[in-house]
Amino acid sequence: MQISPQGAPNIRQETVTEDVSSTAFIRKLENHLRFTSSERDALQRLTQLNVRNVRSRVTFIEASAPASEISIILSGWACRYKMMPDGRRIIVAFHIPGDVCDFHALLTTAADTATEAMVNAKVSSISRQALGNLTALHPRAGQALWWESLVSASIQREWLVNATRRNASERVAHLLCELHVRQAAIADGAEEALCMPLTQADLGNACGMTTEHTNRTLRDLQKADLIVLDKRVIAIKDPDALVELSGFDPAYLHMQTQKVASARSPGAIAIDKCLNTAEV
Amino acid sequence: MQISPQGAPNIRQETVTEDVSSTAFIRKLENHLRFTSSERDALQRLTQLNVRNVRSRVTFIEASAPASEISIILSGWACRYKMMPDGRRIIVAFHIPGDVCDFHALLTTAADTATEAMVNAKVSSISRQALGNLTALHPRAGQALWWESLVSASIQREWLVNATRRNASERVAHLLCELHVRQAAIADGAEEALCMPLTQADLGNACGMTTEHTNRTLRDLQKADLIVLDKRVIAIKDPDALVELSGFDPAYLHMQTQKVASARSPGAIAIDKCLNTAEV
DNA sequence: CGTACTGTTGATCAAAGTCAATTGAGGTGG
DNA sequence: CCACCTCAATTGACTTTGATCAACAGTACG
Repeated sequence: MQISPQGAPNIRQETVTEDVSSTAFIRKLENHLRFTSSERDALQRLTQLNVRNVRSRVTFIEASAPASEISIILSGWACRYKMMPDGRRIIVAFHIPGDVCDFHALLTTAADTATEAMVNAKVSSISRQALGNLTALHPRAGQALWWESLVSASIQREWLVNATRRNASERVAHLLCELHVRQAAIADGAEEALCMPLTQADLGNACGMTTEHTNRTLRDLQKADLIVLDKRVIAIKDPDALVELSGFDPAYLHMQTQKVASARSPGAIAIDKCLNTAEV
Repeated sequence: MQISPQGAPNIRQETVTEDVSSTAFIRKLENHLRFTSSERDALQRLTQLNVRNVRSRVTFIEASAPASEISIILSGWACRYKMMPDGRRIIVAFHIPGDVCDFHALLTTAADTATEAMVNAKVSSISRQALGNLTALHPRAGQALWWESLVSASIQREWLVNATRRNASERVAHLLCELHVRQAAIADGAEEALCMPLTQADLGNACGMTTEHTNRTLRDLQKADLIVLDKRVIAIKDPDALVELSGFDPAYLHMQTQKVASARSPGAIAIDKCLNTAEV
């Protein structure tokens, strides 16, 4: 599972110096407050200090690793997972560009989750030290980070509801709605941002379902004309119907209302492996 | 569900001035760092500024309420829940003395969960304003609070795993283990602290199970000699076997190791309604 | 052109939900 | 002190959702 992809077994990640964008990250934080330009600059600089490329399906944050830094997804997708004693893997979160994927690293105790890139990704790391300097100088930035961690927790709660109280179709539909909205909130018009690199296995795992049943459920949703399956792409055909079916209410995402609204705009979204062949 | 108990339909809560203890709260925060006595004093004072009694089964934090303060349980138990559109209630967290039960109040957006007292409880409220003053004066106290919110999130993740990947017996056993350890960590020898006021319905709800199946599962655990059911009391008979059965690993609670160890000590714990008749 | 995922399909089965009563304890009021 | 009420716990019969097991097909990539 955490096997390096073919071709570069030894080079699991490499530091990059080229230009990368941390706008998604700052945009997400600005859900909670508006930064001054100096605050924004400080965040921008901090997120570009230490950026690395991570190859698809590589676990770049180990559960047992002594954590001394937090990581932010700059591009690509990642999933956070827990391992069961019997080796089963449970996805507890998806992380898209702009997401901080290991707030728990701020705790002094050992991490209980690992994080894997789902496609080739760019990840920025900020040391606890650097973070301390930032919050000392820009307390509001620290506060925004805390808030962001609270939003993560809120999403986690909704996932519990999703997996325990909704049936298979509702679960999948709800997760698609969530990803749709989160995705739209960080998109800046670029179609790349609207690409969701999810396998059916990942999708099902996150919903607490087997791959087989996920597949059948997706077929049902297609039969009902809510989505379209084509090769390895899942396209949302009827967003409103998905919202209706799953009882999706974006309040738990704690976004500014206009960002939520923008996700309601028509237009299909593809969930596929398009990013797998992206540059790295 | 959120009906006031018989006898005092109009007096849902009252402010108390008598002496209350915030040691559990401070003890929990000291899982992460050791406070100076001035920090401890500040926290102590802050948690005693605004204390109220909440009657059993009263929702004291509404989901829609404009949140301007966070609440800390001083005594008694509470549960955080979400409502489904169809009126079903889903418990997403249990809160015991020392727990902050609504970190999300720090967000400027609307809350997505409500909190109900499961027995008569004492709750301290700290305004966002007062909290700001505290963290400005004592940054380490603010940091400890952030950490505490990260621990909450970690517990939330484990609940997702619990509800989706373990069978009924394992789920119940795992939750009993968690509550056992959390309870032991704040207990200071008083037997009152070792009393868990949980109905079978609550227990099942938190595990994503029906009341009926929870009841049958508890019978099974009793048949296997892991617990003892007596009237409305669930007593843990074999803690080690419960840990073994459920695959419980306390790492996700992010506690100091000696606190976890103390919970391994023998001695049955009662889960009953003993606190329902407590003073209020 | 083989190797390895990812996706697809079918048959079977079991865990847990649903529906429907009933019991028992504790508190209330007369 | 007793009839009564309510809530929590129990129990049984039946149903259903989704897991399990077992192949197999399509794609991608070296």
